[in-house]
Amino acid sequence: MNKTFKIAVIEDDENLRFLLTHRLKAEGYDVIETSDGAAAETLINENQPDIVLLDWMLPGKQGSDICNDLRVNGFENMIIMMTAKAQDVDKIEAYNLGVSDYVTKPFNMDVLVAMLDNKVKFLSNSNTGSDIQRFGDMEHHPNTHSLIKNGKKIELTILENRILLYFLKNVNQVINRDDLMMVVWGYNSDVNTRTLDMHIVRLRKKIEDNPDGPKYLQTVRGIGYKFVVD
Amino acid sequence: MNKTFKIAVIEDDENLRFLLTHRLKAEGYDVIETSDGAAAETLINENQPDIVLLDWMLPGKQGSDICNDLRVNGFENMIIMMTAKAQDVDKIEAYNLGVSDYVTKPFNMDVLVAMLDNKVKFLSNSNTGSDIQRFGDMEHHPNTHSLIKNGKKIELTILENRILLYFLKNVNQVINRDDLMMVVWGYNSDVNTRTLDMHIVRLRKKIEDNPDGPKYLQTVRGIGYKFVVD
DNA sequence: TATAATCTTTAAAAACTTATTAAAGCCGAC
DNA sequence: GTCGGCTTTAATAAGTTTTTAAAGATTATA
Repeated sequence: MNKTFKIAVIEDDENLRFLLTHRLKAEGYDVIETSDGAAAETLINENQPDIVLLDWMLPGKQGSDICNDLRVNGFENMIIMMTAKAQDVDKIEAYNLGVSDYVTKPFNMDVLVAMLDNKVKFLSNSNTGSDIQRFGDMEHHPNTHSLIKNGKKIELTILENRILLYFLKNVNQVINRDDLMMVVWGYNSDVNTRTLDMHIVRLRKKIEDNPDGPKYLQTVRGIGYKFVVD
Repeated sequence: MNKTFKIAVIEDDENLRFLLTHRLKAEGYDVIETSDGAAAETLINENQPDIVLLDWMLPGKQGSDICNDLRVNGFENMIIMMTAKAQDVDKIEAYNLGVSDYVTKPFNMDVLVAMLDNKVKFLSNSNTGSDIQRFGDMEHHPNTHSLIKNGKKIELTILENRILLYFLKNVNQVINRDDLMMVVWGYNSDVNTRTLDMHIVRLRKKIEDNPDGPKYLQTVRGIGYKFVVD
């Protein structure tokens, strides 16, 4: 999998925001959201999303103001305006404010997704964004399926990589066996529960100094596992 | 002084092409144009415009074909599709073909100009000079389809050249098999996946000292390949 | 402490992915 | 048309990963 892109959804219509958020998450985007125009700027400045989906008519603060403020504050990523009023003069104003694109409501969700996927493709060349995760004395490089331990590179298989990624996303939390299997094999798989153990064993051999007394990948009997860091 | 941007207008409607050309010239763009779908590709490849305004329904060659061909041949600048039929499914297809944006006819010229001015603003930073790429002890000259290794010239076939170019653009990143095939053969090609292996093998024979233990062109099992430099 | 439930480990089979070879197809230059 | 180089495919080999089964270990608790 490629880098995960972050999208901010700024939309006050609960229904639409829900739809957008869920669909985009399902498409593999990292989504942050707010209905509040005033809160939007903080959210965006703090999270630096790759794309902002911005409703143009918000209660409180106007989309145009938000857009302008963001640009003034040096925000350079993509801002896509969502608007119902598609008068030409508005579009020109929006472009002048630094909007990268607009979509007119109501829009087809499939088209929006195709558009975002497309924009992101052009983005991904210029991105250096590493999502290297560090834990203990190790570095996990999910893109290359590898682990650096004491300066030594250890290759991970696809499943090991996927499992470790999930653990690292949910560090210090007890992870339910079923949830984990769900993440690794998806909805209706009929893989044996023992198979998971197998992968855990192999992962432990790769990451633990003493696989018999795991320091990181601990089992929580009756529930699942817990990835302990610090 | 700012750079002058070059726009190619590919449109068979004499009237509209005239309007576009004159207005864009008046706005300070460098405009090249043709009404002929078949001639469009040559025009674009030779002039490398920053933006292509492409009518989607041309006599002779379809806009979709032109777009696909351009992308496959490594054209990376902006392609804006102009279309009267704005069915959702078409938009999705267009995005998949690598269109950067679309405008629906009839469009307001002021809006188009505002849009182009805006796009150009985001463009102005990036531009490369020579396209000779060096890696390891080699030089890749994509224009002449050749490789200099230890002072010796090695000829590359068109596909080898295209593949290597893509690898060198995405050095040290894991490249998905499908993405690579997409780049090499375009959107809906039905080339066998083994065919790619074949080309990889031959490319390795040309660039690697020891093709069996590749130093540069490494495979990432389950995903694709990675071109490793340094 | 015995028993049941759960987890770990091992080894081997099954499934899958990539590499290689050889042959056929395609296309342009002559 | 024929030749030669490039591309594609098919078949097969080689190498890895994933899964399963079965046995062993551990833990909880009756």
